[in-house]
Amino acid sequence: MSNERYNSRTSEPHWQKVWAENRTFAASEDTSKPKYYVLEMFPYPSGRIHMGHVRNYTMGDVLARYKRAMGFNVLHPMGWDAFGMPAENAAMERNVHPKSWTYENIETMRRQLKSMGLSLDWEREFATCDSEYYRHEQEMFIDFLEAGLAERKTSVVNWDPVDQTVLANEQVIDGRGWRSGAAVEQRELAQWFLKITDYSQELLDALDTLDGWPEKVRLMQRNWIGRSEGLRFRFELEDEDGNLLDDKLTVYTTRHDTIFGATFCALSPDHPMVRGMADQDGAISAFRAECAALGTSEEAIERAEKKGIPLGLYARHPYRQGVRVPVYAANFVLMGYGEGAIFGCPGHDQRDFDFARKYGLDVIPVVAPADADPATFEIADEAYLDKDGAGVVMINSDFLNGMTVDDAKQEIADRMEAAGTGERRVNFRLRDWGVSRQRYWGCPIPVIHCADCGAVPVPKQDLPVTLPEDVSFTEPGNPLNRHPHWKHVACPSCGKPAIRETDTFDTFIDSAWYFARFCSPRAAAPVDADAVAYWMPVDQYIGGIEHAILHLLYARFYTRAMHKTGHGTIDEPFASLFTQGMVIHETYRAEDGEWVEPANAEQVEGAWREIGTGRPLTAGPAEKMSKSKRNVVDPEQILEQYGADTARWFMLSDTPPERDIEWTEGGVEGAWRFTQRIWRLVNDTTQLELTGDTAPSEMSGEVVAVRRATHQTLHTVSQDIEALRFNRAIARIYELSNVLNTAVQKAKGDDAMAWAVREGVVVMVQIFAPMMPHLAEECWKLLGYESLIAQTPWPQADAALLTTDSVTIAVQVNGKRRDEISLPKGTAKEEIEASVLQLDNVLRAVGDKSIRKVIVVPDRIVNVVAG
RNA sequence: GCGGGCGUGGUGGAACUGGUAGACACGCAGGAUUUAGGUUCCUGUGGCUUACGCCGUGGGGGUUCAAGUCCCUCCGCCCGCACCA
Repeated sequence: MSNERYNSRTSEPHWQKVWAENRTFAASEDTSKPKYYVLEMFPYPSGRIHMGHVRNYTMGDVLARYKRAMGFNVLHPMGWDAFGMPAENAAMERNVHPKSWTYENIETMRRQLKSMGLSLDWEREFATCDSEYYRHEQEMFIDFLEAGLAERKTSVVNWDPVDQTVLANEQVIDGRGWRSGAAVEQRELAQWFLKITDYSQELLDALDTLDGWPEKVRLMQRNWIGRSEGLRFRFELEDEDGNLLDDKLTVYTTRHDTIFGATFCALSPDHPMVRGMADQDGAISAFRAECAALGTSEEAIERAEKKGIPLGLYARHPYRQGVRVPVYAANFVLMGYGEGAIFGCPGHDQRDFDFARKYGLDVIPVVAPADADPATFEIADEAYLDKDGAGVVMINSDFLNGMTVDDAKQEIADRMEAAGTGERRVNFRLRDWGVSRQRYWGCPIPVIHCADCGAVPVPKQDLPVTLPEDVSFTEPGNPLNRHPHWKHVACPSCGKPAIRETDTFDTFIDSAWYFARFCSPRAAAPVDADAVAYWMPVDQYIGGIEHAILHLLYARFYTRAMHKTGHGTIDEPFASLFTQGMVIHETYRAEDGEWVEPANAEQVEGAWREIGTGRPLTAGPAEKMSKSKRNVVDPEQILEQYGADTARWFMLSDTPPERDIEWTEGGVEGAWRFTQRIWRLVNDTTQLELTGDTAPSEMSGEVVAVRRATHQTLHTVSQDIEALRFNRAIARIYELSNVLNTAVQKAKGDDAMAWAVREGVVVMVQIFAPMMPHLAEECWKLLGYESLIAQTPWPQADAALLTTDSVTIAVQVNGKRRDEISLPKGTAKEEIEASVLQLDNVLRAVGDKSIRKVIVVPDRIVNVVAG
């Protein structure tokens, strides 16, 4: 008998080697089996894996192993989202090349992931920075260009004058570059855009078909796309003296019902009309500069006062003869939405109200509660908002008076369209996707700029355009731009000297199609049609909620763009999406604000202190693991100390997968103890003497109970894994192991019990195999099997054991539980009632009251109503 | 401001269509084994009460024979978006 502990350190590498040598998880198209594509969001090779990876990949692996056992042909690949800024930062800080830094990180992280025992098809691995990958991105971009899905236009970017680089909004902190600290300028640059807005409506509509997605994510995307129905119309303009001007002012509104409440118009500081006037007028020019300096951070917007500058223009009210309203440039009007110009109705819009109060403009109420007196209804301290229009009517609005808000909108839209001064219009918040980045470590944009021919795509036979490796990061700016010869090439069209595009693609492009590439990672074309047709869409995609909008929306768009250009036939890449929670850990702080590692905190007489120094500490909440808060736990250390199975088991236990899980030492210890308990149980089981393989003919109630527990657990665990309720599955497995632990003590010399215990243990090992695959293989071998459990079909529950012959029925008197009674399943109502009314506890509770009614829910509960 | 989610023991969390609240785990307490243990095993563990029993799913109200679950209302926490006309 083996009393030795289960040793994960020798067992885990052993089985990992066996799986690799057997190519156990290599996938290939097999039309005789249903396919299942499970994918976790691939990692950025930042250096080492973190606990979030452990959680994410464990969940996906459980599903992959389960589906494989269920008879599916499973694709479960892994790769690297390998382009991006951290590599350039490392290059600048540590004088390493982004390429070697990235590939070295990949080496490390691949080794770490392999030590987790994930059932991945490593033969399909690639990194997005492999030219073999990004060459296809370049090819598809050229196809997109031809299909009109890509275009070049100018746009305003955050420019860091010291680092000479474009900054993303989140890299601008209080108007300064995060690295250089220099004041950020707004610059106009010509950039490439992918025309995601061509698909605004489609991307919105298709959300309704994505039943396997969390409602939350669908909602976030809906809001991001931001569809609104409104009216675009034109005001006639006049100057100070009332002379009609040639130019008209086009505005967009969703509240055209409030047109009689209009008391001013406002243009974005970036509106072409304002720009034109700024050239002549220093005050307007200064106002524009002031607005540009204000920044776009949320906080800045929060604090910013509504401000404007009169332009000396007036808009003629379309329906009030002789009335004109002043036109301003105003800081709260965005150029990027609608027409970049609005009419202001202070009575019914808070921003307009604030603006009107500041500049002494009229406030005319035009919508009022139905029961208010139109003559006296006034707007006092804030705008009167009533967006759904219920219970309100139009007032002070001439021909609209008495109408509902909706009817008033219809009326105005009809009149404007009839008069040719406006038209109904659907607007989206979604903007085209700017994909140019002035950076080195990304996919080169395959375009050559020629003075004569313009932007010319690189001919496909010249692809890939690879990154030059002899670059330096000692100076600011894009190394591609200052490389001695890389960008100087001949124009593919006319042959004259031309300049290669030195921008690279946004790395979101890399991740917008990698899932398709996994289907045929070595294909000469971006994708192999048959492979993609077989594997796509991804059946279950798993990743963090932080990608709810950008990555997932880009991937949805890109899949459509690939479809349009002949690189696929589907539109929606992810049939089901699961967003898992973060891994959090407790935090501790000293009085001076310094964070202290949780491992160095101890509690002495109720107070927290730092071990060693004795400094008093304050225990903070559990928060996302981060270096700055010093609460990071390194997975590699955990994997070494406890083994992969323990780490995996812990990650799946106790907390529902969509919620944040708190890392606790105690929890890991508990998981580790369980692996040892299992090992002992399986060892004890192998010591039992079995008379045969077939079920014994005679079985006591106790034995049947063990078998019931086995088959019921099998049944519910299958359902729980299917629904990704791993924490529940694990609770059931604990229950079964407790039953079997008790039963194995009684099984010596009891043939039937021994048989039932062995059956239970075999099933138990099979159902925890997706979670703790190494331990499962080891147990499987110990139980005498020669095959791999990873290739063993999922067991089938015996339906006869899922139902019971007798049931325990709770007995209530007036809704309070007084007793319970065990009866054969399916006992008739009358019979149940008769039995219940004889129970002492019932009689006592009823006392001298009379029984009014007896509610009987067969096989469940009885409620005696007395009073 | 707009949109969404969540409040259950000391802790993480169970509870299918309303039907025995607290499964399972952590922690804690007591006991046993061991040369020692941070090992293993057993027992107990929502609160109040000597007991019978009563009270308990954020607070209040309602529907129902029966409410963690459904409805109304209030409070608290979390997340997303945000000058989008």
